[in-house]
Amino acid sequence: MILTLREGRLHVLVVERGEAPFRGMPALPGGFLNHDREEILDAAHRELNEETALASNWVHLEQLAVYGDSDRDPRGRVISVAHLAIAPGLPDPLAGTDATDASWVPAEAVLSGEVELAFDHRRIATDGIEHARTKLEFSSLATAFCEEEFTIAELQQVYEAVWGTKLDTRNFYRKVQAAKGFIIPVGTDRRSTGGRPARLYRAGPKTVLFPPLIQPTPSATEENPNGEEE
Amino acid sequence: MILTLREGRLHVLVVERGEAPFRGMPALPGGFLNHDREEILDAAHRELNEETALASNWVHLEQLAVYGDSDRDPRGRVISVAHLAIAPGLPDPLAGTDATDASWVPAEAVLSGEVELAFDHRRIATDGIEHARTKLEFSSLATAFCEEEFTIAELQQVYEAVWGTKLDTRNFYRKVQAAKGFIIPVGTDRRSTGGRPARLYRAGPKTVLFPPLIQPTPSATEENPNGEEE
DNA sequence: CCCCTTCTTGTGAAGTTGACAATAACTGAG
DNA sequence: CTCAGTTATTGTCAACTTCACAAGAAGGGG
Repeated sequence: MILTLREGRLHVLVVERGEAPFRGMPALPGGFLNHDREEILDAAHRELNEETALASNWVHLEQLAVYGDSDRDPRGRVISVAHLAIAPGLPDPLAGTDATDASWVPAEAVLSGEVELAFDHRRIATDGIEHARTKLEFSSLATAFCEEEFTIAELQQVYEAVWGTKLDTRNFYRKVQAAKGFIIPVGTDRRSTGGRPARLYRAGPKTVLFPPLIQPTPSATEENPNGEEE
Repeated sequence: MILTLREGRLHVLVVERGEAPFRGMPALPGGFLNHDREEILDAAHRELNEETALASNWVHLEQLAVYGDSDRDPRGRVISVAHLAIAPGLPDPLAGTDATDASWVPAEAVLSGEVELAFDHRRIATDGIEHARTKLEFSSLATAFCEEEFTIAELQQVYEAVWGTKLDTRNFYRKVQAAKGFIIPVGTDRRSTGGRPARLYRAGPKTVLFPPLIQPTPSATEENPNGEEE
């Protein structure tokens, strides 16, 4: 599953299936091992490249889980190793790719079921998005959604888009800078669209965030309605 | 990989290989799908039962990751779906099991390389133990190491054994009880070995812990040696 | 020069964590 | 019954962290 940020919202790449089963229905991009010697991670990189023509050394790519239910593909037993790829915002046309019938759909549309996916791909997408949401808290994964150089405001937009929440700007600045090794200042500024120039940062060496950036709990106010205690 | 607690320490179940390759060397228990229709999770349960004769509805069992490097098995391409099983302390002899050549080895011995495992099983074991350590922080996984009814002191021993640290008893009591839905009191006590009876608890409905129980950082004191600041 | 836009920063109150030791409840021996 | 031994359980204060909250800084354009 390939995730990116477009217009401040989380999007998933889907391809329209050209063959049965589920012909014409959107599905997560994927494919089979080319030969017996192909490494699984290499195959994931290859598929990623075929779908997005992305310089694959730039994108984050990790293994998610295995989906192997015997009835998940009507053609027979297919065991899929789901991977999660994350890339900075990509252009809409996806020009020059094999799959011209590929498109970005908002993550919300997949989660809500508004867009139906082939096979058990909705389940996979749900798991993957949940994985990304959780991992934003404890890892530097958010930088994978950004270009090489980014501003703190952009990084905040990543968190807000993936979590679907609004964050306090001042506290966000303090926290990301407190997590040493998360982001490191480049030194130069970026001329913005008519405002104060923003400092640029690059992803730091640390992949685990400490202290973590905890997702605000929507149930914080309704947590203890009438103060029940032992 | 099957983990348990024995004598207050984390142990891994290994079986001595009866055939080449790696004949006579310890390996993680495992096997192949029986037939084309067998579900992966069912197969994991089956293997677990064959090795430990455990009532498999009692043990925690979850998927870990896929290991599919083309050269990880000299016989040819083998793709393994690693699973993590966790059970309360089991008797030593492992009587009545298929694998009479099975034994518990301390996790430390595997991590340090003191005990060498066949294939890439040391890598798998390392990943699995690390997974368990992390998951103790944010989930109720620790209760899987305990019997149905357990005391807070026993639960603390789980954390200390898996993390390899000592924890403050009073703070531990406060934290586990603050995480609503983690453990729920049974009401009865257990007559202990000559001390004050301990209250018994069962695992609560919540699987995610909030607030989490953070692993103490050994580097807390040496974090900022000479206070370097911007 | 002024207004607009965007980025950046500080403070005080409230809550949380971590270090620390005394007491409660039972068992078994005398 | 009493006492010693053993294990389980609980409270407090200081240090730290988090949250809520608004004003100023730096550039662009008219």
